[in-house]
Amino acid sequence: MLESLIRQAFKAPLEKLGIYEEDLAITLEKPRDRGHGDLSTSVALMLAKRLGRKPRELAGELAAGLELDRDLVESVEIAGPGFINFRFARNYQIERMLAVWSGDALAEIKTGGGKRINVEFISANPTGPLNVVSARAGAFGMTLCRLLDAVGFDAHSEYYVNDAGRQVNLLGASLRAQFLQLRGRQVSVPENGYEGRYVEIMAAELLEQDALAVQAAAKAFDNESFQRVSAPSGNADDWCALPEADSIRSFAKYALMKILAWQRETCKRFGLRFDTWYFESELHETKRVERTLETLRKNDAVFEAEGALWFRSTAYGDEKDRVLIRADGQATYFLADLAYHHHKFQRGFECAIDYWGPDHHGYIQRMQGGMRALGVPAGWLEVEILQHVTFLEEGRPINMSKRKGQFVTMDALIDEVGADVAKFIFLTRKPNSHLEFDLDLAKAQSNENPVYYVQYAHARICSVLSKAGEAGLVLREPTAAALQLLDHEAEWSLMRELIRLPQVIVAAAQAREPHRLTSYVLELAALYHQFYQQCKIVDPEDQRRSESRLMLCQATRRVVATALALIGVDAPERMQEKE
RNA sequence: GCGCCCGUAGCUCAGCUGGAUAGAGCAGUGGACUUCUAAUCCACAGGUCGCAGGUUCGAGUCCUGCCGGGCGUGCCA
Repeated sequence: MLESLIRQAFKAPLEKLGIYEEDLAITLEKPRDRGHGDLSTSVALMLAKRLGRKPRELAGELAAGLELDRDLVESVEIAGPGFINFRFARNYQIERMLAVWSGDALAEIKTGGGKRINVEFISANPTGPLNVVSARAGAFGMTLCRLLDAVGFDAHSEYYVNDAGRQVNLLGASLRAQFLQLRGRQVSVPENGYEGRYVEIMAAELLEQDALAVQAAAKAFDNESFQRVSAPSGNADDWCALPEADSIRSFAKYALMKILAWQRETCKRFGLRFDTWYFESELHETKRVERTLETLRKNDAVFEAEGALWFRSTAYGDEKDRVLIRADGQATYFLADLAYHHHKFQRGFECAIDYWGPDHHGYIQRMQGGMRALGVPAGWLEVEILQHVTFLEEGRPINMSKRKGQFVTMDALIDEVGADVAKFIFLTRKPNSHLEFDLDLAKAQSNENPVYYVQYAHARICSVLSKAGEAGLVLREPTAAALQLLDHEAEWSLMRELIRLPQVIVAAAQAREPHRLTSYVLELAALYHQFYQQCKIVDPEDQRRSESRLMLCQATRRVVATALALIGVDAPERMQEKE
């Protein structure tokens, strides 16, 4: 890379001044203002004080001592208080663009060495359909996985299913009550039970199903190898005849199966694919919970008090100690979560990234404390908090509560605005800031919708390319000789943006900020639209110029498509008719 | 009370890890289709980056303290 060449070039002049140090950071950045070149460094400013010299003077001396290939760097200038600005030679930019085109530039950034990284997201309780909050997590998690893969890691997407807790039982009891009501019995839904429409739907469905139908449903479900999930034998009326606890368990088992099937189907519709669905019940059955507890004990991180067993999380910066085993002998969710992440670590991941909802941020301290107590290196577990999404309809926020069944489901969101629009809008904001999602705006297929802006750029290119064919022009693979003919500012602005793709991917992956991709592709689309406006691409009168411009179009198309693929959004060849 | 997140144009938000004159979109005003898709483009207007200190050659960005908003703070899940 040119950056490292420039850094190396500083060695000679710095040594001459007797201030060369091995670990001296020579920061190079892309100036905001084009007038300041393509790369800029402030080393002179930083060193000036230490040396007691005037920054500009020092910058001049450093710049004079730089030996750089004119074919790569066109000019070196001193500017402002003492910046040294570099302007790339056109040949260098062309070379980079060809590398992007050929894929070499994307191969260069695969530096992860195939190390496995676990990315856990959504992990919603299996007690109802997925809601829109999960959609935001899905967009981030899946895109981060693709970004990590793009930089050479082996990302592993994972969904944790809390199937062992009290909530699933409560769901079973709620379903049972609804079913019995339909059978004309006077049974009330338990306190804090689930009352959403989806429970009614399940109950109504059970009314019609005999034992064979139940098994058939289970079989269909098992097709996709969820070995831990199966249907209870018999049908709903048989389950009602069982003692209450067993009866509830049967309904719960059935409900779990149904809901997971919905959740999985919804994820699929949203383009989410999970390598692993990890079931909490497995942790208990394989005694991992006990073993994790043993490790904590061995590491002297637990103590007994008030009849319960506690984790000494205050020793790890938490504000108070936390219960692991309640006085009634039950393990807390915290302990199960520790066991789960302990196992994640043991499974050999380089690091683990979790996306959590905003209501869990108070949980980070104790979780990371727990991991350290288990001997996991600090920083191994990274937690990204996704802030709330407020959905607006007719300018008013929609309130959401899962228990009452009043919430916008992820399916409804996909139905109304489409998966692509939803994903893109989620990824226009950074994860830890609140997001206001205007449903009417997203639905309106208008120019206010950023997704169409980008997709339109792609469709426009496709259209131009096909028009070129009709005009008798030939689409050729980009070559340096042809690209050298480009001389319009709009063409070079576009090219400069095109060659940024690899570094944007690297930065987005490293910072765990997938939203940088949407910013990038929006900017790229804007530059293409400007180029289109200012430059006549298909011009039979000037074939050579047309061919060069068509190469730029092809490269832009490829980069837009690559960026959209990372975001998980379709790159259409033509836009659908506007209504 | 304590902890976390947020506060940037009328509205919704970027701001590339501390750089030079703070940027988009929408809304507003005015322009550009006999032309490769006008779902586009151009121009104008819009700012005390919540407030006050501090660190630094340099702060929207880092630190401290206030103010305002959101969330959390269970032997709940």
